Amino acid sequence: MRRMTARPANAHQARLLRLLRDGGPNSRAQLGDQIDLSRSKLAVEVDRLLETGLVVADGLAASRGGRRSHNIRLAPELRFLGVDIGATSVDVAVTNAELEVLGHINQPLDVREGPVAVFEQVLAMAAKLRASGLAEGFDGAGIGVPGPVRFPEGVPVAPPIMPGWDGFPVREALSQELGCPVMVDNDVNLMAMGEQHAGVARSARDFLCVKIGTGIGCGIVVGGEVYRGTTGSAGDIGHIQVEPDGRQCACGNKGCLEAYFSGAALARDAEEAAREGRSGELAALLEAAGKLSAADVAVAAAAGDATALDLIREGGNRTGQVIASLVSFFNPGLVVIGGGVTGLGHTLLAALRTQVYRQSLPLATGNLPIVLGELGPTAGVIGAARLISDHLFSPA
Amino acid sequence: MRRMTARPANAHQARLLRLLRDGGPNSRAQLGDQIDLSRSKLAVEVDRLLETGLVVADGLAASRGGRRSHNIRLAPELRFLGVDIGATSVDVAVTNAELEVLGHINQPLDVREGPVAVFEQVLAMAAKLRASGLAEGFDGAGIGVPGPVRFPEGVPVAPPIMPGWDGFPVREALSQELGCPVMVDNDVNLMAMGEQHAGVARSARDFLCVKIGTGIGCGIVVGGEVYRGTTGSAGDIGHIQVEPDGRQCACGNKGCLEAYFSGAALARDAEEAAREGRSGELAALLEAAGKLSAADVAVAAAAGDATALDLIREGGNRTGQVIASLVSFFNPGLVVIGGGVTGLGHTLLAALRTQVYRQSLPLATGNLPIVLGELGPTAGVIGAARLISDHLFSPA
DNA sequence: TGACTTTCTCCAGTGACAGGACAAAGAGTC
DNA sequence: GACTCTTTGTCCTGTCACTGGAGAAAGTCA
Repeated sequence: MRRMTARPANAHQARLLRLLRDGGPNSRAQLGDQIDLSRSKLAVEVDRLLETGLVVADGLAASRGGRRSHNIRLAPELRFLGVDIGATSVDVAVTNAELEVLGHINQPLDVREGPVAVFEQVLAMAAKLRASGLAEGFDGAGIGVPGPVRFPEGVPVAPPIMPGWDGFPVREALSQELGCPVMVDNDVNLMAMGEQHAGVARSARDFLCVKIGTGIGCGIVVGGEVYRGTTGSAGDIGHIQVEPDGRQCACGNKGCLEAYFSGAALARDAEEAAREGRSGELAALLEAAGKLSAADVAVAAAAGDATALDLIREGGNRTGQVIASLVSFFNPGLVVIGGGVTGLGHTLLAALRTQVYRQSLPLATGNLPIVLGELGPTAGVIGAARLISDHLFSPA
Repeated sequence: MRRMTARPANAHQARLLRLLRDGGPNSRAQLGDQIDLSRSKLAVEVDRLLETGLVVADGLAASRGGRRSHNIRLAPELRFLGVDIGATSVDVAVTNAELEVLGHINQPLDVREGPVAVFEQVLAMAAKLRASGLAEGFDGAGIGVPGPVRFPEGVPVAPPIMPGWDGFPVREALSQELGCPVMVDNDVNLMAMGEQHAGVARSARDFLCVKIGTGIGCGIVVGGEVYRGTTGSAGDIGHIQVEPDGRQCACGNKGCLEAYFSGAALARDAEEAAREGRSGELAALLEAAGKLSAADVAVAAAAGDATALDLIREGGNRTGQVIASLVSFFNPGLVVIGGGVTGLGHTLLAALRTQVYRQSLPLATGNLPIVLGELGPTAGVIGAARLISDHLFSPA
């Protein structure tokens, strides 16, 4: 099957492609309402896009009281691959050009095994999706990795939890393997893009997206665009110090937020509580599985276990304190909470809100929603697909 | 005298005006090298600007081996007024269109007297500058106020240290009084713009500008543009909590950074140390003046007073802790320290650097300069002039 | 059936712009 | 001083992007 070869020839065409991606099929007239172009010029550009095969005209829409319009839509055979590599699992999904998820696989994985082993697994998952008939090939792929990325080159730099990846040319390597354009970004940034595209942050221009998984990170969106910082490490809030001379953190410093709260820290604290006999629920779960995870704490909390609730509340308070600082500094219009730990739900959210609303200035918090992400594990893969589509739907 | 009436008619003209503002007089050929336009089109736009009077051609430049070029420059009679209202003093300056300071006055002032009294004083200072022959009138004015501003309207909102200003239509009122366009912004943002235009941040795209004066604030520059946040309170780091259940702050909360370090806090702590007999230097200064200021602490520290040095170091550590968090979060390319307290110089800077370099991730601090601003009190007024010139040098 | 609406296409006119030819004005060279 | 070369600025023409209007196509509604 022929893959997407053409790229938009100018800014108008790029704009049209994005309108069709975000708004679905549209008539020429409807497109004309959303773009600052005369109908004649618009018709010319649409025709050119039709020639390239990037968009197709399929059928007539119902009349709205006059001549029926032609439906213009992005080529239905276009396929993007979205990959979200976490510390302990990986999500791979196929989307169409409108970024609708057509198929989604999740598998456990240890990112510390290094890029070669991980990509072998990712490629096998992609092949599986292809074999299931969802795609005959990919027109582009977005990859999220759990660490800082030198964005233009698509190369991880000094990632604390995946040391073997430092400097590995992810973009180049995967582009070669997949035979299509690839873009690489931090997983947290992709989650932010996902929630912005199809989740709770749809109308937000300036917002923060706090992802609490194995570690803690924060996606920063300024004026609708992800902000990555000077060296690509913006949003790395897991190693902000919350306790001078506090607990030892894996990064080498002491008192980092992640040493107190994160999926890993919560599991560790829960196991300790279970072993010390402070929680029957947790002890039973530990007995059954041999180890505990953040999800187990959520189960115990849902069953009303006081120790589990305390652990969540305490972690939420610590994290809320940091978020309160960031809210004062950044004055966002929205804070989204996501990641694996969102299973902890409203106990966590309540603790976060209490801290933020109490500590930040009223002007910054007065109209500030703090909400859970609504896409769950698909946020990352949708964000990944959006990343590559933003790239492909730009003037060549 | 006729004031600037024309505005650039299109983006090209705006671009040219900014090139002339930032790069000084230039020939058509030199302008052509900096702008993506053909010589013919460029000549047309320059001619139109000459017609409006916004730029003038005065004399021929020396030959560089061929035909001598005409010097094109911004109209030399253009004048901007830059006003930087602080908590305890105000700076007023006149600049030309290239934002060179032609005259600068500083006077003590109590911002709590309210907008009417303050503007009476500011207008008198502006009149004084005009009377001295530096300007016959103003083509625009930029105003900085020590609190959050709803930027598009130019109205302070809920400013903690200047309660009487809440909702006062600063932009409209001053525009009427001065008879020229006015833009209003937070004083910290103006300092950042000043240092970016003519100071240490000239080549920086993403940087932070921490101003430690009566309070503490932080200017945020993203991609060369000041980021103001959703409600205009971005950068308000003075009320980040650094000590749970700590010292009472004027804002009502406890443990805010400003309760531990700022011009006001430092003066208070110094007086306490003097009264308790912990410092001979400070006691002598208190005896002489009846009260102490941050400048007195700087004097004592310069004389080697251990208590003064301790106060500075302790405050620097607290502030450095907060800056370290912001560096992790924002990953800036540069941190500028400014404001009245910069008189404390390298003792302060050393404490800040220690905290930041110790607490933030190497990737974020590896190549991060932390430096004092180089414009001192003129940063604010230059930033103010730049604010209004950015506005006026935009397509109408 | 006629009036009206909506959508799409076609065409001519306008204006922005590039690029080349050319003029002006200097420096350097023999 | 004549000549060449360089730099700067001006003029002109052709091309292309774009707008706006006329009109055709295809529908609804009374």
